[in-house]
Amino acid sequence: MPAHATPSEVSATPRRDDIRAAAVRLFAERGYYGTGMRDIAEAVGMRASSLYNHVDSKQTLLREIMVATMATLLDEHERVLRTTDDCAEQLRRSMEAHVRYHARHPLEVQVGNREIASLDEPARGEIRELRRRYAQSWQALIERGIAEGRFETASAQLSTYAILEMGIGVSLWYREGGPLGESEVAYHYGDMALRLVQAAAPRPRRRAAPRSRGAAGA
Amino acid sequence: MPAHATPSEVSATPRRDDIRAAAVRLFAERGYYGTGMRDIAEAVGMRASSLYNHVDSKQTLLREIMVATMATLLDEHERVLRTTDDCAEQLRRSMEAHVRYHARHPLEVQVGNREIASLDEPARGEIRELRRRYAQSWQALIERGIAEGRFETASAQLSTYAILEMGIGVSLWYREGGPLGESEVAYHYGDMALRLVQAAAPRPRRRAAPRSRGAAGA
DNA sequence: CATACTGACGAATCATCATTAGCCTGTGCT
DNA sequence: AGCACAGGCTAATGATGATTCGTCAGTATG
Repeated sequence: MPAHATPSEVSATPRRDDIRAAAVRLFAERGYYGTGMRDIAEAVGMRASSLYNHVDSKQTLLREIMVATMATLLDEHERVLRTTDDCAEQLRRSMEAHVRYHARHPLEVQVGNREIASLDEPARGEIRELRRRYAQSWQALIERGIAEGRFETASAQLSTYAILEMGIGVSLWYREGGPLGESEVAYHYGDMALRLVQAAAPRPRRRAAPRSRGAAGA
Repeated sequence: MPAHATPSEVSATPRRDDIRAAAVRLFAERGYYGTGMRDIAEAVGMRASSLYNHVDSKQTLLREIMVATMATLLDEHERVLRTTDDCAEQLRRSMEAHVRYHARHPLEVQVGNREIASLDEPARGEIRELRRRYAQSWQALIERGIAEGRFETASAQLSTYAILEMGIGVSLWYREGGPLGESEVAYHYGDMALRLVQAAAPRPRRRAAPRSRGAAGA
């Protein structure tokens, strides 16, 4: 560790992690501006001024939370795409991963979705870019499915957004210990994503069958 | 008009409308806290102190914007439910109305979805209650469809949220003059909503047919 | 004309809040 | 022991922002 490292260059410490976690919780609950450094400090059992021994600034805290969220989602998505070549299965697994992340990290994603305007530039632009890349990655997948004749949708973009937004909502309502477990929710959302693009599912006995399955009620 | 009416009790005036519109735009773009009264004032061509001749406070502005949005959505939903008795058609039309509102009033709904934490109590609780009622109204519709054997879904609540959130996203990406017009978008979302609940569509020739259509790829 | 009201302005107020600076204590190292 | 450092505290700083207050000008009314 360099002698003059600033807090933001220091690896995680228990204190920093506590501060980060408290910030996530309070930002999600009260909003960025509705949360003062005094509130965060109190949550970790110290005074506001002492936070600056561990973090650069309130803005840095917010930025790091949001960048970490997007980075994880992007990584997860890339990782999932590599687990199979089948576009429908890729979509299903992508949806499941997306939903699982939202179920496990509801507060982070709520902050990430709601507090973009609270970020100063250039961080705001950076986050927007990361989000654009994430959506574009999904859209490319759906376009591949369309090109392969596996998905049927009027617009890859419309489907992309519908699917992503549908999954984002999980962070708002899912509760561990509720009627549906995380895996069930992920499963249903995977199913629903395929329905939204009217995916022809890969089935062993359907290797040479016509691909079109039609819409519900079609 | 009573001699001692406060601004919030006065009916709309051009000035008040201008202020409201400017607030919607700026709140959506910069966030509630990222928007100062000076910014709103400048947008309508006056000084911040003069705004108080027309509005009670910044909080009142925010509250009114958010209440009006929810009230309209609730009214629209109720109105649509009365246009038909068929649950699938009700769902389709509800979705179309929901999406149309989001397409036409993107900024209002963005503010409504993002700035809940910026509201002081008791307004915050009131808005949450309105949102809960809206979701509950949709869930009741889906439960009716399930009870009638017309919809098939593991959870009415899960489907409700998936559908609502999917539609909310329209406010983020839809642009008038884009590749898809508002009616097309509404149509596709109506379709997708039915697919999400695996609705047995009413078709003249399917009166006696088995209702199950199965999931995509089923 | 005189009066009352509306609404625009500038200046000021007051509260809040992120952050800095200086001090102190405990710990580890030589 | 002495020294350096980390990290906790109090007090203070400086900026920001919502709102109030007083003034003035324009307009309408009797």
